[in-house]
Amino acid sequence: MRKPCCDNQDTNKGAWSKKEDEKLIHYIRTHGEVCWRSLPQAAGLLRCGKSCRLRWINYLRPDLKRGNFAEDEEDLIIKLHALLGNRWSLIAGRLPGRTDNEIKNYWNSHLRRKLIKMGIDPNNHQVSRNLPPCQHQQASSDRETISDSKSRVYEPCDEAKAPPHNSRQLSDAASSFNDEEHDIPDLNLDLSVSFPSPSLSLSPERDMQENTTSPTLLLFI
DNA sequence: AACTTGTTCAACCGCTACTGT
DNA sequence: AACAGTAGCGGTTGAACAAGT
Repeated sequence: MRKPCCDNQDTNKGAWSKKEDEKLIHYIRTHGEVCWRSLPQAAGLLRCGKSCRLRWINYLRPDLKRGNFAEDEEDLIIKLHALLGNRWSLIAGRLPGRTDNEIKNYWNSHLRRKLIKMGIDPNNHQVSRNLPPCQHQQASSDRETISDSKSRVYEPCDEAKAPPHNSRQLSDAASSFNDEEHDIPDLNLDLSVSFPSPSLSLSPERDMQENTTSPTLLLFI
């Protein structure tokens, strides 16, 4: 059994103080994002490396947008979630300035509920069968608002069809593409499949290593 | 004003993947 | 090939705040 990364009793936990933030920012500005494990000591922080990394990535990074999500960002998250499931880091990769944590939180607190309200099951992005017919109609018309006016082509990627190499990595949402009847194409995603491109692959190394028959997903957004 | 309930989001935890030896 | 250390990911928690009663 491996020891936890920060079993030190002197290690701070909980909310970061302004002073800690400043130390972390200053250190990373001068040294870059180097070895998180040794960073806290080098920067004079009583934190574990993991905590420093999270704080930097989710909060302190200068390229973070923060603030409310734009409608097109919401749209994109919903579409990407329909395709990828809870693979937040991949989704975040398509939204500049947004972090996986932020997107995950936003999904759980806003978008999930929004879809439910629209009569769409947020787990598989299908119109809920429990809804009365009138609400089905409402749901499908509401769904129009999810897709924008651009014409888009959607093809579920092989990665989503294939069984996940790791149960954690592909949620039931993405794997629901196996279902015979699914409504995802109605989302009208502008997604197409192509062979790997270093700049656009969602997870180039992993995809190439683990599923050589699977084309890497390309998103034209 | 005081209390309860609901919501948000930063941070933590446990796990897997990756990389070096 | 096997192991150990590190990085990164996604689920969960809990404090802070807002809204409702």
